[in-house]
Amino acid sequence: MSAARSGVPAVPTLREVAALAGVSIKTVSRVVNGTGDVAASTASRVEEAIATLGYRPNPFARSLRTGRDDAIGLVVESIGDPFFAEMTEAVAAAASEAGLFLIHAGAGDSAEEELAVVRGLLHRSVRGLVLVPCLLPYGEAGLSVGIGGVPAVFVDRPAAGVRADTVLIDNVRGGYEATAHLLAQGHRRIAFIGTAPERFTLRERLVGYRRALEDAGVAFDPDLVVPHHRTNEARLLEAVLAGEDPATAMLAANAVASIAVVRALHRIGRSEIAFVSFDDFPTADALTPPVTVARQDPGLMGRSATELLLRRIAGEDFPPAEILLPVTLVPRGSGEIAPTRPAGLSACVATAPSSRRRRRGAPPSA
Amino acid sequence: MSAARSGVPAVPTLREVAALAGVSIKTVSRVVNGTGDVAASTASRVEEAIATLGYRPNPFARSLRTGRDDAIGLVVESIGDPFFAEMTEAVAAAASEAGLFLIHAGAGDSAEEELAVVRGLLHRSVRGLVLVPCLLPYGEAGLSVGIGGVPAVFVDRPAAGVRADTVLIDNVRGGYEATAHLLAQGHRRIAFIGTAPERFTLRERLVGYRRALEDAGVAFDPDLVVPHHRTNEARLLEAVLAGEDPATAMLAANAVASIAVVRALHRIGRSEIAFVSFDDFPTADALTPPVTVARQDPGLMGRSATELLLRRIAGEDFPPAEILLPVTLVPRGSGEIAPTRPAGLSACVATAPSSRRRRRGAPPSA
DNA sequence: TTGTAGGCGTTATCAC
DNA sequence: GTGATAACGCCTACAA
Repeated sequence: MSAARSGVPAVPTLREVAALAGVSIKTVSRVVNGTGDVAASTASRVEEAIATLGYRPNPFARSLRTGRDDAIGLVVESIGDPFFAEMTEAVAAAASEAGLFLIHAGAGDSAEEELAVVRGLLHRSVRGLVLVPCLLPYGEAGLSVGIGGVPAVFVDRPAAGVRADTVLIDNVRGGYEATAHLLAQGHRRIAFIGTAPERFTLRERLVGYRRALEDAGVAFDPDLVVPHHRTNEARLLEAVLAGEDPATAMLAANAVASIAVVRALHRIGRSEIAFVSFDDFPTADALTPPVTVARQDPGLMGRSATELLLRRIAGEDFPPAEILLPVTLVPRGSGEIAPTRPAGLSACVATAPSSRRRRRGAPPSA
Repeated sequence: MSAARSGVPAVPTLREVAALAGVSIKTVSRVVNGTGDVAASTASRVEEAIATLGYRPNPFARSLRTGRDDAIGLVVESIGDPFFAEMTEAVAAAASEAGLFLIHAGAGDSAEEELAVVRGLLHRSVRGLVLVPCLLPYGEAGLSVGIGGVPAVFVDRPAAGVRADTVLIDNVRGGYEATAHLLAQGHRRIAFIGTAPERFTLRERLVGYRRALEDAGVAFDPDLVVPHHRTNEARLLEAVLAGEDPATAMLAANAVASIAVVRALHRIGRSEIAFVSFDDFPTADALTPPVTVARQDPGLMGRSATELLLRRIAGEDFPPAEILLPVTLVPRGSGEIAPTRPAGLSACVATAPSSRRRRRGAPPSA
């Protein structure tokens, strides 16, 4: 380790460039930053010196002086998740195109960790942040991000109490349409399979699900809402498929849950159960039957977020944007299976006191 | 934008801490860095001042002085690829645990871009690099990474001409075992479906495939090796399934190719074709039939690489490590399908002059 | 159009 | 054990 990098020529500084070009440090600085007026002849001489020496400005000296870093920060819950991976790729591409480094961090396992991570990024004077709020209540963290602070865009989930740009997908509408699609096939007993119910996206999708049921005059049955964790995978669907009024269709609230449902259905050999997945996944169209999905576009999400962020960084001023990305229903087969038994009893026991019983068709605005 | 961050208290500096504690800045520096001897009483007074002021060292000033950054760089081909996403997550976790930021960059679309990215990272004085070499011939880039330069670990593919730690998976053995597995079911016509053949991992897997064939006395038929690109997906398997001696089994050389094969087989309804996938993917066990895979562990790869890197960063000196991670064959059904027709003619036309015709069983050491 | 002086917040060198 | 003081490389005044 000791003599490492001994033969490597030391990186040149402004001073050396200036000496070689026969000008002052400041002139070189002007040329490098394109600021102020420099005579064309001087400039070209400086350019030449820069080229021969291979000069590159020292980022730390610059950051120390200017108080900012040519980087943006990205905080994501879990980058291993294919959804966030694709989003991250889009952010990385946009950042690199803008000449900014991307400093990337996981949100950790607690609000404290998440706060520490964001603080760390801010302390490094990143130009902006792309944040997927996870455990941290940003509104109460006193972080000075967003409008009036360090540019920040919240992605996938909103951050209550913070004025900042937000990029979400239309979870309510997606949940509504997926459910309406199954209702249209004649299903009345539709199970909602999801992971942790405390998560924003899931709650919203559940809202859409309930609205669709209500609009169709189908009673909401809490027994049909099944959380999914690693621990209950083995008998995930047991409850909803048992009893005298079993589910005839499934709506899985995200890719992880979908894959669990696919596995479960496959294991028990119930390919006649209708199924819609919220979120597409690689082999969805190669399964038997191919899986109908409500598709979001994580890449678009990342691009939209970074675009907003770059505009903020450039100094543009506009009211907090709230971009709502569409969810597209892609029928592939599994969602177009009709119920095996006639609609059943439950359709008659409609939701009790509800005057607004519009027909499905015009989904509510989320 | 103008009055942004006006109400925010300025970040405290060493000087202010020193003033509050009634000591010199150097003493505070000593306490912060745990360097040199400081009297316990002074130290505690300084600690207190640090706490009340919420002091944190300015990373740029520090980096300017020390010439290094508390960060590692990660260059990956495509972070959207689930394989690299999982790897990245492991690297990110390890980095964060070590108190290092992770600066993340895509390799871009050309050797020049890749070089620029790595240079950029080096210029930022990262402590180390995790690199998935892509288009850049590192050996000829004159980069001073690895032993004797900036600590670097190459992952997934080796970098010719560079002395550095490397973490690979045993592609040859994996290809061998996957092929041998199909041979053991009686298959003699096994197609090898892969993406770009210029890629290291693919070449190696192909080597394993050929060795397995050779050891089984089965002639290698170049017509059974099919590249896969986006453009030929529609009729990916046409050629190998046509003719009078069609393939009865498939080996897909990576997850992307596997998914294409799954789709293709599904589309043409040939579920009786045996199939092994190099690389696992989320729904592999939920397909019909469930897909037998040769599984690698991207998380382990990331962890191993970062562990090596951190040891280098800590100053440990040891000869370049070459870690070869295992590939595990996971039989699930698709790979255990026997050929529908008897082994066929081709088995007789064995590889011409090959004295070493060992039986399959003991795979070659990669 | 160009140059000089000073300081950004740290760490390193030396005295005390 | 502790403290002045000089860098690190750059940018922002201001002066010429």
